[in-house]
Amino acid sequence: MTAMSGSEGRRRPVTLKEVAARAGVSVSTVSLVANGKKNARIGDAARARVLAAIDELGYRPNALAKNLVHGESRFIGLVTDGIASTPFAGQVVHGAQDEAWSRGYMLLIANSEGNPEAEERAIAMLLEHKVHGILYSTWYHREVVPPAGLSETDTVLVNCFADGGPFAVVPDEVGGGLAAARMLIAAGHRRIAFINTTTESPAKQGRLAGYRHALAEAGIPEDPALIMEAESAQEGGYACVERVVASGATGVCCHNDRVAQGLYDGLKERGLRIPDDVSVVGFDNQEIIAAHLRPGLSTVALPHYELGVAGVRALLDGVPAGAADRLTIECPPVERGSVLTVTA
Amino acid sequence: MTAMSGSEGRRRPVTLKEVAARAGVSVSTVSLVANGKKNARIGDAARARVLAAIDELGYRPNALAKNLVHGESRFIGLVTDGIASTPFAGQVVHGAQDEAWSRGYMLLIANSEGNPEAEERAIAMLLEHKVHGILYSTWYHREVVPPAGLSETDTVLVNCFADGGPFAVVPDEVGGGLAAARMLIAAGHRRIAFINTTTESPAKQGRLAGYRHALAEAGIPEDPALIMEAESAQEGGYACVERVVASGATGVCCHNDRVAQGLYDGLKERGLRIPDDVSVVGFDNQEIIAAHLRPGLSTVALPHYELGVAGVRALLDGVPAGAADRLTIECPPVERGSVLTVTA
DNA sequence: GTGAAAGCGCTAACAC
DNA sequence: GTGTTAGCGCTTTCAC
Repeated sequence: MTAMSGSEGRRRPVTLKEVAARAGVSVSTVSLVANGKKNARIGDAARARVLAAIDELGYRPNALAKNLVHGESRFIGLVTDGIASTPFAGQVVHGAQDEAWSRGYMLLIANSEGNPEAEERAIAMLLEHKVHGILYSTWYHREVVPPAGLSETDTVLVNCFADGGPFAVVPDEVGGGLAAARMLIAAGHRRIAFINTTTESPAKQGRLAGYRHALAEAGIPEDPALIMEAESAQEGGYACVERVVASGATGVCCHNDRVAQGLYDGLKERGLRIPDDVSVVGFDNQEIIAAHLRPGLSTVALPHYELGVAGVRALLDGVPAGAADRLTIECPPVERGSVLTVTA
Repeated sequence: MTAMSGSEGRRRPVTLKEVAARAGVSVSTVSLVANGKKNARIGDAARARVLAAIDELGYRPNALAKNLVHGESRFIGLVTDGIASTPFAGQVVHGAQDEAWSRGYMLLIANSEGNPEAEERAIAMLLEHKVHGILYSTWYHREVVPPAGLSETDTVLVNCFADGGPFAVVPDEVGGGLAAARMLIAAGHRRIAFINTTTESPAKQGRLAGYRHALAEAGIPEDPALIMEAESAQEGGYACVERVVASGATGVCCHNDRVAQGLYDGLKERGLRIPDDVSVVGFDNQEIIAAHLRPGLSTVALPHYELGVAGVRALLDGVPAGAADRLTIECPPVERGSVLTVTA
């Protein structure tokens, strides 16, 4: 009737008291040595007996009881709106988990899958577990209105932000757009198309702003014919081929890797080669796409792992009073083979 | 210095005792009404005052304290070897999280990223938090040797298994291979190639066995020329085009969606159309690939979400004595547009 | 050096 | 109906 088949049957966990009895000392002595308290003066004999008893009994301190005494737990709550929807959320979890872990904290994860009611319940549950703080994260970068419950504990927004709300950690969309365009410009391209998404978002605005900035700094005049919009999926990129070709662009910045993939397909169907005929740059660095297209897609990485890490840091270290209300994390360029260097 | 900028400053949480004082009753009375105990006979007046006090003070029960009293927590530990590596792990987390949640349990996640040492530490930490049990999951289906610590609590293996080890929940690879081949057979194909992976694994063995079974039940003789092996990535599929074409196959079962994607690319480069010239079936149902190839890729889904759910169920409900040591979860076929119905 | 005892927030007898 | 009290496993003064 128990799930584990092999091995010794599990019994009630060994307690401090039992260890004390076994070692013939008091509980406080055991507590002292178990926690390796520096300035605890314990006799060598006693210490040895305690250590032996701990070992023999297989004692595991009860973290719950410890937490109770200290009035606070070593938990960090992570509420996400869609760990399912995307490989991205996993990376945030991963980063947060690594950083929390390295500081002796455990991640308590709660997934609301976007349901506000589930979200409130999740937060309540986290609060009841006396989490040290909560990371509220979204799977794509956007503005949110943070659930009320969050005000009861320290909160950091991850991959989202709220005006006048908690401190936020977000990707640097502008810098990313800049980096993307620069890859093309650095390779000698001057006619660079930009396929943006149709849905309003910090990504849409920011990446375009970055692109414009890159053109400006290179002294390339902007041409409206080069800026287009399409559904931010493979289909969207595919649907843009005609306009891209017509625009005479030699390089294209895509809103994301999926759009780039669609563009690849469309370009290839027209007999155009990448990067020989058209250079393409993506955004997101979605491994499964970018690394495996032929040629590999040069793109800009969304720093999800780093967002998770930075979120935990902000939570644990606090943010200096007077600091900005937002920390932007760099989106680094990733070069693969989809950009051809052209020599004028 | 605190992360949350707006709102009322956070203070020491309100306790039962404070509520009791406020309501002018004893702690037990508060406990009774707070927990909505059915057969607790509480005066209407008292109940009302308590409820009011709880509300006014914003009381949140301390789950840690409750757990301490009950001697057990409502935590389930999930240790995974690679939440980062793949979108898949996220789905297992999601499924486990949903099921745990619906039963009032919280998921404590620990990611070892394959590092055995980190794994042991993670398990120790989970154990110290007195988790109700542990789900030990891997990102691809394989045999494992479960870390020693697991024997101290109930354990369920998810997406992996160990001979004589804990109960395991795994995908039905054979059934999946069967389903994949059947899609082609049902569409009238008789010459069906199978691009397997080169790496030994339950997936390699099982899917091939399923394919063979499907051929057998359809009375189609097996042709060794139709069975090939390739790296289980886009590159592998791409590299197989020649052999596939040479084999005269009208349909191809790929070891996974990535291989199928590579095959798509290679086929298209040779001017062959899918599904008109060649029908293709994948495996995994990796949304980001399968749903967005042109045409959409018919494939077989790896039931990661369900594995997570089933893992939690097995943990919480226990497995009936005498049951098999393993539960296989169905891999359902997902039809898109990559299979052409041929009429003989 | 080591032990006794109080108390963390809560539940569950058991009184009254 | 409601209050008192004894723990749950642990840390931490404070005696000795």
